Amino acid sequence: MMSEFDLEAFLPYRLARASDAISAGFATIYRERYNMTRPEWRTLALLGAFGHLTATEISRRSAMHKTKVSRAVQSLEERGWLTRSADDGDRRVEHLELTAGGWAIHAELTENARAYEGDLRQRLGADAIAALLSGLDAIEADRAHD
Amino acid sequence: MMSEFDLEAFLPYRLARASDAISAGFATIYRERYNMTRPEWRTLALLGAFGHLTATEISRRSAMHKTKVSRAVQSLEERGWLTRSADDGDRRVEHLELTAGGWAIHAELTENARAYEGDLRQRLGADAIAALLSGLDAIEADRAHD
DNA sequence: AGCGTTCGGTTGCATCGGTAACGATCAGGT
DNA sequence: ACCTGATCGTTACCGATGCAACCGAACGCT
Repeated sequence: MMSEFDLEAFLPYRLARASDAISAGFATIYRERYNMTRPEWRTLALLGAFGHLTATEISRRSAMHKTKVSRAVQSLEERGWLTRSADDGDRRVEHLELTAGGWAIHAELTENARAYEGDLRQRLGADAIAALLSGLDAIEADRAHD
Repeated sequence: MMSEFDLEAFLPYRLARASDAISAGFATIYRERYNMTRPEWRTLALLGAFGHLTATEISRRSAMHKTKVSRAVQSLEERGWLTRSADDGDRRVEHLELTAGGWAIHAELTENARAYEGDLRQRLGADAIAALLSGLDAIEADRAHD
């Protein structure tokens, strides 16, 4: 006997496969060209966008587990791409900032990211992108007020 | 200096976060109630949908790496939820099928999956779901003819 | 001040997952 | 039949990751 349940239509499954497919192309860039992992790329990008953040802020904004952030920060620091500085008043907190070298990598990667997204828009079509974005908006809105 | 690149708007990033959020709820079910991993759930679901498949077919259909499939099959077999049978003519191939026990778990999980998806539709709204699905269609279509 | 709790961040441990190599089998050409 | 290359599936190795425990610091309460 066979079930009528169709995995191919199950939303979590479709989203996961789509996400993997869309992420794979750009992951190749930061992995092969800069030997970076996804947590490292995200950390770099967030620091680039906000100028300076703490590890906790990166964790909250990116939904990455704090150990992931901790290890990504450590790795980026070892390559000389970010620096830590102490907080006045709360010695538990570390403020993270990109170094000049970090900014250089960031500039190259964001340039690639823009190109990658432009290519996606080209291949999927503006309508499909718009539909996708409105769906993602709904998910994020739901996530926010639960 | 700060960059104008906004990670929060980068499609691969948004998709990955949305996928994680949507998957997390259902993952809790198969993980906590049945101690299953995602590859195991996917394998079970595919076998439920198609009746019998080989490991290679599961790998191709699900985009899971063949080692993931191999380990998931092994685990499901150890629990008595699937059986392997030899192929007539090609002794490399193994045909996989659910056992009665496997079908029972499958029935419970697909029931939960349907409920989960209904709940999602409720919370996100039919319009958002439709938009999301059309975006996913475009990604899969692009994936297909590349 | 003293005590328990919470918080920022790190680390040990066990598990998961991908790469590459492998054994066995099959297919094609000679 | 033989040899080469491709295919199915498994495994060894190693990097990535989550959980829980941990340290030091800050906070709240008395």
